Amino acid sequence: MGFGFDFDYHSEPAPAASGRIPKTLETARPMTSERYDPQAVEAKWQAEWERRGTNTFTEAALRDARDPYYNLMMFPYPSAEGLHIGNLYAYTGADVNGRYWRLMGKDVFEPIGFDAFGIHSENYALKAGRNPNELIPENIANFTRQLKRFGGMYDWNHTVDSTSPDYYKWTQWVFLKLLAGGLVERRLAPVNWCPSCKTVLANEQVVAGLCERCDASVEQRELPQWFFKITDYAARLLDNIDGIDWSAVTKKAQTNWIGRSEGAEVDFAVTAGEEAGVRGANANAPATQVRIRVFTTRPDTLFGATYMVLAPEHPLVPALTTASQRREVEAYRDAVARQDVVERQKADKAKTGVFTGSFCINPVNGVKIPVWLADYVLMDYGTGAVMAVPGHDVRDFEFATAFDLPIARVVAGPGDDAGTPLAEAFVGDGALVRSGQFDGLSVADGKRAIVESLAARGLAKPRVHYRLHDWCVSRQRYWGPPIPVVHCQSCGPVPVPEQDLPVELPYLEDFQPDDSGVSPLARVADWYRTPCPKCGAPAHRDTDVTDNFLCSGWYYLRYPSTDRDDMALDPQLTRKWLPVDSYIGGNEHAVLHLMYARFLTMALADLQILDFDEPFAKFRAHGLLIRDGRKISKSRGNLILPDRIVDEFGADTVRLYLMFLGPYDQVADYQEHGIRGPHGFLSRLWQSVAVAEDGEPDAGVERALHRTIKQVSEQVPALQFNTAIAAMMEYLNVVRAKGRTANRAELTPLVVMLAPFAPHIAEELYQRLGHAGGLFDSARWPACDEAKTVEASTEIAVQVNGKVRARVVVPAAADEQAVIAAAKSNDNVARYLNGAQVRKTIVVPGRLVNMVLGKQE
RNA sequence: GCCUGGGUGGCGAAAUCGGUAGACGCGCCAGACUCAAAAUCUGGUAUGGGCAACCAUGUGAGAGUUCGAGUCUCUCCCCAGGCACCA
Repeated sequence: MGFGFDFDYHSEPAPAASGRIPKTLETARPMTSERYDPQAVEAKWQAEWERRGTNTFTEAALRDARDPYYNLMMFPYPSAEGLHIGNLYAYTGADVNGRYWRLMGKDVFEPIGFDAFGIHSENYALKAGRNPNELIPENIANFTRQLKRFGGMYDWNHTVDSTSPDYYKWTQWVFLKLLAGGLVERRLAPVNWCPSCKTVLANEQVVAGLCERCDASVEQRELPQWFFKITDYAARLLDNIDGIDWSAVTKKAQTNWIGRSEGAEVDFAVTAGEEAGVRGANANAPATQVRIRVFTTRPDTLFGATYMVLAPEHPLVPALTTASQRREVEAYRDAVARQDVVERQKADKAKTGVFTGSFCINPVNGVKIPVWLADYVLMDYGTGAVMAVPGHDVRDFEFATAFDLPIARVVAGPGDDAGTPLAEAFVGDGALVRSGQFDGLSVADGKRAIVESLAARGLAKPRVHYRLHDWCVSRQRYWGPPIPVVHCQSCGPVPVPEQDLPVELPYLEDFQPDDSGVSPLARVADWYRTPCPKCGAPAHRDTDVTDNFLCSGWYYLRYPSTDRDDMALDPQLTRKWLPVDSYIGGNEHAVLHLMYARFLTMALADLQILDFDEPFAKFRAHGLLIRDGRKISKSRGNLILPDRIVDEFGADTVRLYLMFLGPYDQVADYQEHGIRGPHGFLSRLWQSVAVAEDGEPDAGVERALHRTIKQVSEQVPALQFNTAIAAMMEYLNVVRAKGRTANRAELTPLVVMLAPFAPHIAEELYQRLGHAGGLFDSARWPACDEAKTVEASTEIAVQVNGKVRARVVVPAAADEQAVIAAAKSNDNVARYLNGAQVRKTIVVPGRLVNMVLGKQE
């Protein structure tokens, strides 16, 4: 899947970097013999951290941690191009958070890994003419080098590679646990088939009828597939959202995706043997035992149901179709079946449909209504049948207009009555009309009353439906974990016993998918054929691999347990470290990855494997990084190569710059010339430290320091990095004001607060300021002394009639009268007050005085 | 169409509860240093007027509430992202 990933592969080689690269920056003419050399500082401290084990846990340390903080970021898809600047943006923010909590005294576990299976990798390998078995390890090596160079606080002792048998063994184990728990089923189902990728796609991977990978039109095919029954968890996935600390946007996206609709199912009895599509014929035909069940969110409009519509695939259609309508109905069903998903899902296309020849009885009023088919009714939602209320539903109105079906008003909006004509569907609130005993009720009351009355006759019941669909995990491809199931003629599908895991992915020279509908794995005879684990008879393996979202759906559970090769999840470590304290990633994964991860955690909790059911206590989405107002991508030629900018400026400057761009949770515009700001800041800080003296902090500087500590301490854990950095810059400006020489006590807290953003230079400066032991090993986040933030005097604005006319400085402790007196004594203010009467005076302490004058003519 | 965000100088952006709009940084202008340039340092920089003190205007548009609105209310426009025939 490729977390935080943004390349597209359908593009030409990267153009040469654009012309606006700043010339190599010389550092300041040294005021001391040594100037800031980022490359030397960074190499030194990366080696030092590794030597000391500063960022890594031993297994024992993981077990013994006193104050665990699990700081997670979405693991990357290791592309051949290397780390994307968007990855760095995401990871730096997450790393700043981790380093901050470490300085706050937490035991911070910050692992990283690689999400390297999947169609994405496979397609790239196919295009590049490489075998993923060789390509991926190269990519991972390159990513590892880049990530280390960027100075993230990663625990390289606890990393995962989803393509390693050590990992996917346990991915298969998760599959088997869910299978044993009854949460997986194999069924023949219409699936989205991408004719270009030659594979089945999950509903989520079909974007507006197109394959999300290659934009080909998706077709329908019937194949036996493995499904995870995520819909069983729809209600819980929805209800739990209230209790988790996630970005509001992400919660909303999940809520919409689950798509809860409250309504009722209502049964309509079919009338006996109609012949010929003469509408309204044989009005006295008796009801039969056959009933059509519909789902509606508007039972209040039942009296306005003037016809019924079934999905073309509805199983009752053959039985309902009368002889004279048969040809027309079959032609319509064929046409719909041939239609690709793009066509079918176009919301704005004209309504089509056909009459079955049958009628059914509206249970509220006994009126006989015709039964139609139309492709705007979907078989996989609700009951696949709807009662059509053209007066109060936009789609039904369109359909009724197109086919000249009756339209009735049963809700009167404000100013309407039962007779007000309908020029379009009225979907607003109002009072029920032409609804018999229910006339006059509001929409909400009408819903309740009508369902109750029908329920009493056994014809309706309240019901909730969800838009969420089951998760199809089968992929007819090569590059993924094989599904650990053996198919036996007599025993059927048999799970591979746990002790036989992993089912290794065989090395395939030619892994090109074909259009046989089965995976290339079927071509490996000695892998394909295997005895049935149950009866020993000759059998064969399932040739599909699992969806990459399964690999990424549980990796965060594995990190603490990577030292265990005998079990997926060490119970003690899992209890200690999970759920994740902080998860930071792109909101493009708001729906798929995060939903699947939540589902898997819930399922494993129900299977007694986990004792919590939400994996991420806190999730924050970072914004998208763009450049010059456009998305960064290879095809647009506005790629930023991390290696180049790190060579040029050093990791610290780039980190600081990325975090300074703008609010971390919003779209950020990368404009490379701006990098001079953070670079200059670090250089000036370096100089200040180089010449710093001992001594007591100046009172004014100390006040500025404590105000800065206060602000930065609030903003860093809130991920408000840009303003936190601005505050530190402002403080350094105070320290350096007018050629002033700083003293060490003024600089040490600044260096510590800067450390999460620019860890290497911070370590170096901390040492140069005379502190032993290493910043991240021994320093603590500075504490703010509120008393020291108080100013002796403040500048307040003086307004006359709400317009600022002067600014006056008053003692901070001045009372209202003193402030007003000071305000009035200002010459400019006096000009406005001259002769006029002050009608009202408003004093906002520490801010302003507003004097409102009497009316002037 | 619906749901989220967002719209503030030349640019990236700041602005607790409604209380000095534009912090911080880039860029630009001027000066210092330099033979010169780069780098660095100092000062200036919303727009219009004025030598200046100041004055007027100004947070997508329009109205409203208020002593006071970037912030609250209403109507509307635009941009980005997500969902989209879900009954």
